[in-house]
Amino acid sequence: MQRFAIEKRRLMKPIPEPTRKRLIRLAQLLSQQKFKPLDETQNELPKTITSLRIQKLTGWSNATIRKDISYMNVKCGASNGYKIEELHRAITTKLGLQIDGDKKRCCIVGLGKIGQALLEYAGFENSNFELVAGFDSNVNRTEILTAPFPLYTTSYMKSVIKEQNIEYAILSAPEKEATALAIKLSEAGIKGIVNYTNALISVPPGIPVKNVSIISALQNLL
Amino acid sequence: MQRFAIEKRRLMKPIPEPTRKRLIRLAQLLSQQKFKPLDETQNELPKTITSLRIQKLTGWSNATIRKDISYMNVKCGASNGYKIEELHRAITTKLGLQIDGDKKRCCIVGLGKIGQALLEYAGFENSNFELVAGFDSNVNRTEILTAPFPLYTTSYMKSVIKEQNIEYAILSAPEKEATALAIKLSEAGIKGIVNYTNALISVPPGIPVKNVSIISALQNLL
DNA sequence: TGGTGTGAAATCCTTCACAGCA
DNA sequence: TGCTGTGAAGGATTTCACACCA
Repeated sequence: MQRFAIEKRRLMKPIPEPTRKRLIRLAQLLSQQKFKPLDETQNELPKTITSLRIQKLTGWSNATIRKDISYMNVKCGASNGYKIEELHRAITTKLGLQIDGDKKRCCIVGLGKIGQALLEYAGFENSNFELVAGFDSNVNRTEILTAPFPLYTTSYMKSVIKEQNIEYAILSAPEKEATALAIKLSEAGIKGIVNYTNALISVPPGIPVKNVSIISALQNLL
Repeated sequence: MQRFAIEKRRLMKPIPEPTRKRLIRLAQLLSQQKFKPLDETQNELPKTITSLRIQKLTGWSNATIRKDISYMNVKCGASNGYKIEELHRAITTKLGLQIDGDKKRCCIVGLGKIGQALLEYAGFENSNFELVAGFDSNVNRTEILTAPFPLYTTSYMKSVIKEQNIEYAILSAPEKEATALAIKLSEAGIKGIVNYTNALISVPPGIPVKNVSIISALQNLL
């Protein structure tokens, strides 16, 4: 009774943002770990991993790591560390990162140099996202460029996003157009934007934006 | 006496990480603001900006914004908001983001699709960084590609980085090579890495890494 | 013994609330 | 009056410390 209530409360407790971010990267690390022997002398793939080893690989403190993992409520057996497979699966399912199952539909907005490079980016294969459309204000580009999915001029953006249930956008347009396009995207009902431009874009509250321009990334290193 | 000690303590107090990140983006916003009229009906460029307007543009609470700015110890006159020019200059100098003066020297490691797109990225012009070298393990690429700076094979990486005082690296190599290259970079004395690959790279503690792969950016939006 | 799981303490960050200034 | 600047309160996250388990 009492026990159940406590258990439930713990399950309900939302995962803190910093913890979520670390878990996402941890999942990435675990999937790499499956293919990498512990050291050169040893060819066996490790089946388990300890919080201390994760600390060594990531720099996060082992206490933080254990607490993070505790949110997944998996009991991965003490003293031998966590079972890699099991932990990986627990994180990906809890956080909705499964590679199989429904992929989140994304579009690229802006097909300049960087946008073009992303058109063929192979990394999507092993992810829970897929590219389904590209947009550019320049008709030449949308006609000349080829991609495994259709390209449209930006005037079609709103309708295509709505009709095709596109949820996320990657913004790689020129800085001057960035905010205007971001607003258009938000009006189309997009759920989040990855901003490759160096512009600070203003969108209605509630739509998350991740800024990943080189320059801001470099500045954050300083 | 007493006053001075307190003042000094406040000056010494280090800027919190979240505050630094916001200030960096705020600087970006301010430089945009210089070129953008407040609204369409008005052609005058605004000379000042209030914390409330910044809140509207960024989504950060005005209290947070004021506290952030307080770390810059500029007194920008009450009641009319902050003087844009002055605030912008204060942030860029305090945080070492000045466009003039010595630029931080950067290199690109990995000249695939994305690396190539970055070779000609114009955004560096208005930043405190400059690209001075590119590396790839493939000799064909380093020979065929053209860039405004020299391209080398990765075997020269260590020596070139040391001799040319390169401080930051942009890693855009294939995932499998990512960690090995990152370690090489750290051995060469690099001060920070912007990681465009989806791999989680492990570097010695003390070398900051910013992960900006599309996939991890998208995952963080979920 | 070597590791996890977790309340409690400590630290860090944000928000509140209001004095003070133009 | 409208807005800044800032101690103090409140909230969130990290770290500590130790019971517990294989």
